[in-house]
Amino acid sequence: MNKMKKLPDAEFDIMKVVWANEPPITTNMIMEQLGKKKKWKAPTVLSLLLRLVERGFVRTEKNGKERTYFPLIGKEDYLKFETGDFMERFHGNSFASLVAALYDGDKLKDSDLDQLAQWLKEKRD
Amino acid sequence: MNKMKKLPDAEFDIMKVVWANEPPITTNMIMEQLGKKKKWKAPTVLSLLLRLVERGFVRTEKNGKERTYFPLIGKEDYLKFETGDFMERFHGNSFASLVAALYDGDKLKDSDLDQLAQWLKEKRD
DNA sequence: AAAGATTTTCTACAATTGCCGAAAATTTTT
DNA sequence: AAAAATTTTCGGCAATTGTAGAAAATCTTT
Repeated sequence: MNKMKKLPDAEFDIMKVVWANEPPITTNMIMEQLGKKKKWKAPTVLSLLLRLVERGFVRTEKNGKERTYFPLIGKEDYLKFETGDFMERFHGNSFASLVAALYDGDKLKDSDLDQLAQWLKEKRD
Repeated sequence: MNKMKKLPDAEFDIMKVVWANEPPITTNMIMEQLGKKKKWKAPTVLSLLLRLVERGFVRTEKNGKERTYFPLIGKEDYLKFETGDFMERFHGNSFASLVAALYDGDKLKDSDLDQLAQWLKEKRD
């Protein structure tokens, strides 16, 4: 498993759609689910997909005039990677630091805290 | 409070040193603490600092041939921002998703759990 | 088979980022 | 005050990223 690299924002946005749908993924699906929100033109999406192919995140097949795509990297794996990177880079791998920042930013609801406490208690045995 | 933007990696590395020291920060401190590890030349560090000034992350003063810097944005504020952004972008603001990714990636050490329990207890008052 | 519609390819370009050489400014040493 | 050393300024360049126009390919409709 060679070193994974962080995706540029736009490419990650594409991957989110790729992951959210049952492959094969068509460009059209992506245009539907993203193009309108992002106001991307078709060649933009195609070009991003091409880059994702080069990066090894998806593979592609051509059927007729259309092209379809299949993810090669799983969402969980990528999230694990990004999350690890983030933890190291911004919180020096301290979970406490992360939680504090979330709490300060009101990103943690009380229900989250309760869940966390619960989860913690379970882990401790 | 106008919208904060994510810092490029190299600039964030500089900020970490800025935050880790008592201002005023000298270029030399940064060279000492980063330059050797990153193998950056002096003009590189200066150029990054300049960009941080333009971004409003630090201000600078000139004394003689030397230049000193003072942070304008606090580490906590920036971390809060980055963490919120991260949560939304990669975990759809789901704390459970975050914890799952961390746990999966073995990023949660026992010591983290201890600290976390401590933090949680303090929040209870 | 021509015309029309759709999708892809190719090419490109501006902005951003990482990085630094060479020259200038200023201080320190001789 | 020259020479040496240090630090900054200026300019710049290559790689990456965001984005698409124009042209080509291919499918669909008439």
